[in-house]
Amino acid sequence: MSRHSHQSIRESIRRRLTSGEWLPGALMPGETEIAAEFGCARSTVNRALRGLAQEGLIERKRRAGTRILELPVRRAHFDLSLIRQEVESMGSTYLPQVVLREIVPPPKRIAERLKLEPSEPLLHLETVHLASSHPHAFEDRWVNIDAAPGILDAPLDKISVNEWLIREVPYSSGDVIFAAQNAGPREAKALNTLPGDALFTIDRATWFNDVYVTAVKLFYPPGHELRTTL
Amino acid sequence: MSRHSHQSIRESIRRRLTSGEWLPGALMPGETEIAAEFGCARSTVNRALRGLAQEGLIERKRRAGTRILELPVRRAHFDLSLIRQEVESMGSTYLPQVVLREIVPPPKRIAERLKLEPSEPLLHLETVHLASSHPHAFEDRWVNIDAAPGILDAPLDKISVNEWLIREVPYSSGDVIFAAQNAGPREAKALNTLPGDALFTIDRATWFNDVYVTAVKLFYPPGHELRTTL
DNA sequence: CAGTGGTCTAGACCACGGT
DNA sequence: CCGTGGTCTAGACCACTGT
Repeated sequence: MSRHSHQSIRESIRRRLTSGEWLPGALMPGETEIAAEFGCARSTVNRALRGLAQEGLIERKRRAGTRILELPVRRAHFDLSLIRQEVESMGSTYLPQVVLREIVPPPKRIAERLKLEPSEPLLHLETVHLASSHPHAFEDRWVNIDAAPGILDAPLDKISVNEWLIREVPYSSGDVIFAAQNAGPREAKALNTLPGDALFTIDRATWFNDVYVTAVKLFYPPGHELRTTL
Repeated sequence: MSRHSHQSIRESIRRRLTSGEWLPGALMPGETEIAAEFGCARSTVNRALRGLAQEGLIERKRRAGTRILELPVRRAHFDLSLIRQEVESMGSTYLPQVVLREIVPPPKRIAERLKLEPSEPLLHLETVHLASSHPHAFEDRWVNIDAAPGILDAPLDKISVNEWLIREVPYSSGDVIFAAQNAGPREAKALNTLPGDALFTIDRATWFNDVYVTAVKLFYPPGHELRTTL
């Protein structure tokens, strides 16, 4: 009767959902009622239900009550780790290899993505990320020098641009686009694969306080997988 | 001095992190101390900090205190919606078109993924998801009939297999793999594109109470993007 | 306008895990 | 051991929104 944790209540309620005791689309009892049933404080029930709502199983509205969702939302999530960590967690040795470094005005596509003037020169870097000497990913990056001044002096042969940026300009925001793309001659050469091969790509723009810092596109060789659990 | 919400406190602390007032790797003051500073209850601070921990900015341990993470973890998340919803949200008309339906023993690859005996026959479905008559995705699906008996009688020309399964076998677990793959002749024909084109793929296995229900691979035509925000 | 969830509080006990 | 976060409680007020 007594020791009821918000977790145990959450699981209890989840069971009622999965077992069909409470049906999709229906309204659940109010927090007060559930609290009385479990013999605990309302705030404990509140926390349990907040969790289930965040999971996408139920929907809560003031006055309207808590409703079981018709179609539970499946929310996939995963950590975007550093490529260095990605490589090292496979037990390989990481080495970023800068194959191009120039300061030039960006192509229109990049300028638009970073919402910058096309005329402003940016730092352009192409990097091959090696895992024990094998190409693990190819990176095409543009950096807004004004937003990260120290970048020009960074030891980019030892630490990747990304890691440097994260350390120096942490807590930025960003958007991410996953897609597939046929390898062009440039990517194929960098990844030691063939033009036309299907590459997995991650395209990312990052800003900090409304100032765009960097745009980066990562190309992964055929066979690369991004895994997660629901 | 008074009205302090857990959200406002969360933002205040986030600002201290981004502004460098509290440095990566350092230990933050305890909850009691922060509560005193803001003049609010400890539980309010607790909730704020719990949120920041979930975001991946800080790390909390009993006795050890709350530490600012060296490398903030960027966590991407997005909802895996139904293809029907995906299509309809673009303003197109959705139509699932079943192009193959058979009950056969699965290839080894599928049997392994579903942890089933290769000899057991499964329902195999190939579906082209049309968005206003244009192919939006191609789906290759295997269903464990034992785990979803009613599937054989479902009106799959009107409702997609996925939607049927979600309605009948809700709240299952699953894993997801994103990747890229060159189109084979079969996918190319279904998607009205060319063999060799880079396709974005989502490979998913789903189970319910340790029983594998379905394995599905979705192929998206060139240009398809999966977007999210950090 | 009334009922539901959202939130805050002050206080208490506990579990973990560094020292 | 003992300080820190983790959690629960009982009660209160509030904000939103369906009727």
